[in-house]
Amino acid sequence: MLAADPGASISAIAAAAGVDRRTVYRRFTSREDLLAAVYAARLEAVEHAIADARLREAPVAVALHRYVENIIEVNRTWPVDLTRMLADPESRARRDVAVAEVDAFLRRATDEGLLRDSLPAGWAAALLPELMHLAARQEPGLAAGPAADLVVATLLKGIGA
Amino acid sequence: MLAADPGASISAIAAAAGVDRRTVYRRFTSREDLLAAVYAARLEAVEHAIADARLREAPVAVALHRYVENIIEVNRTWPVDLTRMLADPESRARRDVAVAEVDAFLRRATDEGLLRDSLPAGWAAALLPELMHLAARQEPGLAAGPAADLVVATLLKGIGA
DNA sequence: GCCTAGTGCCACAGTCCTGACGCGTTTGGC
DNA sequence: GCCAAACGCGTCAGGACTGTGGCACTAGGC
Repeated sequence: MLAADPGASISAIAAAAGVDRRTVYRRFTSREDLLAAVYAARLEAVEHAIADARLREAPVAVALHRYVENIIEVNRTWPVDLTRMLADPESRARRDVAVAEVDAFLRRATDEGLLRDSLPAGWAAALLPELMHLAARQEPGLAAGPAADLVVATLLKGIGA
Repeated sequence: MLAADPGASISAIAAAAGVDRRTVYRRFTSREDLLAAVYAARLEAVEHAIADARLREAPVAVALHRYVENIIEVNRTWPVDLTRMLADPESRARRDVAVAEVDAFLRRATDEGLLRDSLPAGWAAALLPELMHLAARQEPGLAAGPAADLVVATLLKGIGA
């Protein structure tokens, strides 16, 4: 019962879920409530993905692959965009923490020589999520492991011959 | 007077353009008419970008850089997503021609050794537009030339050290 | 079978958006 | 200054969506 499109009507969401619109309103008091629940679920999944990847402790390449694999799974389960969630301050704070954690990891990856240090500010941090979303969307049949292989290879080595 | 968001209200679009809503309706008979005009302008710009890049004739690396540079400019001028345009059959046909032209170019780039031939089907064709959109969005102050440098480098060599 | 929880369906009021009308005002060319 | 084109503003009717009330029906446990 997912709404990848925040602009979709409650009717459309209900129909997609095979339930009546009234049923949706029994579960969620408003559209805002529904979206908040979806975003909260995604945020929680992202937090688990980050913790599981041990971004601060595991070897950089290992942590990167595990994180990418985890997030591809999250993207497939919760195909919504967290940057569009600007609801309550608590959720925003949690999202900011997650973002900062990934930023710190990318800095670590740069410091330890995995990523180039000549990139424009924020390029890596913007590129990685795009690649993970692309893999989730473009390769729906590919398991998360091989999909992560593809993303990591594309990220680190590009697709040039 | 652009609407990056197809769901934006005509009021919002008019306000962003600094005109009255009634003025928008004097220029476009309907929301559909307005969107069609925006998409048509983008499509035409994309077609020019492709023609200017000489995807079939110029050396592959030259054509690629020129194409990327051109499309980044287009993305900045017309930040709309052509895949969401499903209007009249004629526009769809033109869009399909443009897509096919870029696909053929990517195959040429692979055949001539610029791109790896071990990629999943469609990965390069999906990745390149994402990178160009990302550069247009993430690096608004970077000129199209250097932005194209960044995209081409990221595409071919990744961001690994 | 009884009972409770959950469901689907219908309808309503309110809000926002769309497309359009009408009119006074503004702008620019001659 | 005159005139036509364009503008802004207020308003209207209709449609889509939201949130909600009410009721009959369904499903599952006992």
